[in-house]
Amino acid sequence: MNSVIDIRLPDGAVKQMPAGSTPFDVARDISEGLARAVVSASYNGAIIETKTPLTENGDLILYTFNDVKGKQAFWHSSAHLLAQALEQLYPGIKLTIGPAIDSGFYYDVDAGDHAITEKELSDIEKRMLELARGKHEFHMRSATKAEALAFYQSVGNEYKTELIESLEDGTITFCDHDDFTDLCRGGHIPNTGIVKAVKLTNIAGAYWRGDENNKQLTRIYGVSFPKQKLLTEHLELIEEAKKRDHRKLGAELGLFTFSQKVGQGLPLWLPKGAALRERLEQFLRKAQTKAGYEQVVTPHIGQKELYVTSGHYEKYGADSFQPINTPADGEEFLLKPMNCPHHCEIYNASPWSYRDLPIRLAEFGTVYRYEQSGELHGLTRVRGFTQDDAHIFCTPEQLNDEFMGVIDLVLYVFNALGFQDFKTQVSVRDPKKPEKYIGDTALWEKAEQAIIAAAEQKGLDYVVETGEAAFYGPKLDFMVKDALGRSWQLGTIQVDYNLPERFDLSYKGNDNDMHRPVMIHRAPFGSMERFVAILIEHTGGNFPLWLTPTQVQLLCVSEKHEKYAQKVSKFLENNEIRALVDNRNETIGKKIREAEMSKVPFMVIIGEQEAAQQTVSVRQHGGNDLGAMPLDTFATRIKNQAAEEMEIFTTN
RNA sequence: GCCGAUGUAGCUCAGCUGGCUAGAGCAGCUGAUUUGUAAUCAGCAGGUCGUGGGUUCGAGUCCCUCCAUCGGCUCCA
Repeated sequence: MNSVIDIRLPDGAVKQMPAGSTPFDVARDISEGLARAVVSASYNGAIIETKTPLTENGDLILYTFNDVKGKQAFWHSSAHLLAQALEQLYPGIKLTIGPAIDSGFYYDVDAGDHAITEKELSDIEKRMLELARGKHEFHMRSATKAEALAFYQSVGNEYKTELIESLEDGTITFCDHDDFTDLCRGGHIPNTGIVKAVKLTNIAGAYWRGDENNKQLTRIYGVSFPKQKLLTEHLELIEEAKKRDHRKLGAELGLFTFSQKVGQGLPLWLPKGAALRERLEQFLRKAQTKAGYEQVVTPHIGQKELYVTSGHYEKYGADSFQPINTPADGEEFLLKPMNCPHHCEIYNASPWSYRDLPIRLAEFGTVYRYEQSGELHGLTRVRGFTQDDAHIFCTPEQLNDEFMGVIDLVLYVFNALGFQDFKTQVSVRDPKKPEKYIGDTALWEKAEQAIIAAAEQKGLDYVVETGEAAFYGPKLDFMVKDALGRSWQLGTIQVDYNLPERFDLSYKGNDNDMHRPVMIHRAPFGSMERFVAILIEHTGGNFPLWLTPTQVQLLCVSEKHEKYAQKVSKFLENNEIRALVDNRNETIGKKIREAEMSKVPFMVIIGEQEAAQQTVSVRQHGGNDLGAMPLDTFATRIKNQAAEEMEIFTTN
């Protein structure tokens, strides 16, 4: 073994250090400041502790709390502190797993008969901070499988023994700090003392191993920081994000509402929301017409038999809205949970030649799904919603081009509405659970390959998620986060070889034989409801000018100026600008305040001067005073701005 | 569906350990005012305290049921 090793840093610099030096030593060699800040490290790609001795040449990356990997180590270590505090405060509690997550950490515990409530969280926090102040170091220690099992059997923790059973002997490690020990893969901060601020955010039920047939454990979520100030900032950020919550803004801006009488998960669109939604539909309809889609319309119900054929009845029948009966004997209808079966029957209404394909049938189709009550969430998860649905029926040879065309359409929609920050996900079946899916394995393989190939070709930065496929086929999903960082599926594109089989779809090929078309299900928005929800959260209610309900609010200085205001209003209306007149007997200050709060992009002050000079004084949302200008100058300005925003998608 | 929490006027909230006719601001209505870039003034009206039961001399306050909402879990065609 060399006595001196070469340690290469990310910037390419190579440090020669005595063998056995630790990442911490390297950090100190660079600067004292870095040594204080370093919380984790990786060597040759593997996460190690900051005091793991380095014995051979390699690439070292040092992480501080500012790095994602640093935060992981920090929060993972904080989970150990949480577990330690819980063991002390609730003797006999059984620990299960406690990982770091994107925004903190959690620990799942079996608390026995005691239900831990939110009131107790502050006591747990206090204990964690007390323990942190002890500046206990984390020590990794290897154990044999037998030792590990024996340890957890002696304390009667069946969860940990179950975990250990699935591990290879020789790979099992524990981590000790203070009087606490836990089964652990590693990746800790140097000592508990750098955890200066802790907030346990909430408490929830979580099934052991994510399976609802298992026992429900208590999950405690938390977040921690090396400085109190960072925690304060973090909490302020969350408060800010809550102001963008679409449920709050939707009510404030008069877009939609819910009624207990109508039923949970059944949104009621108010005039402003309906108009906004209508504009989104027009926008997409236009793009789709250009892309060769044809609109169809189908009813909200269908015979039960239709869904027996499609396979949906068998899959979801028991957990859905139940069949609607009629006065006739044995007649049963279902509220449609999706539009594909109807579209298949439209396809089946005519014979097709390969020359006719692809056929692209689009519909803003309203569907109803009996989502679990605990799962409903504003407009993002509802029981009645409208999909911007379409089904493409094409030959197998056309599949790739069609799929790419749909990706283009989705990207274009996202781009037009400013969704730059999205993730793509290829959702494939879980081969271990064949009972969840219908159809031939070979066809599934084919469909999954087709999607991955298209994603590759389009250069999408996708992840593959196993077990996330629809029951009839794999999909490419476009995921976007809401204000609080929760991920939602918006756009989706699905390849389906199964429904064509079930509905016996066919076309005549150039060989004069009948062939099976391939089907693509796709929805760029996903649903109007969810899309509008996410759009609200992303814009904070400040919609693009072309989309916003009221573009201009005309504010009369006094009732004397109403006549001129009406004239202006008429002029704007003739220019297809959406304007409202506020002629109430209120002060101009109050009218401005209210227009500001309702997030109208342009306010126009109409008073003595404007009426005399036939001008308008324009104020933008946010307070920017554009001064007086002739009426047509203003109208042109609005039209240009709206057109500029539209430009993005007309020149696509 | 499961775990935890919440539910007082249209909205935001007050109402201590159970004790007279449940309060405030904003919104609404009426009147005064006719206003120049984020809240003019005054008056009025508005709640069987989510629902149904129970404990008590007495319940917004304590207990139970159900409903809805919030944060998670599971699910998501």
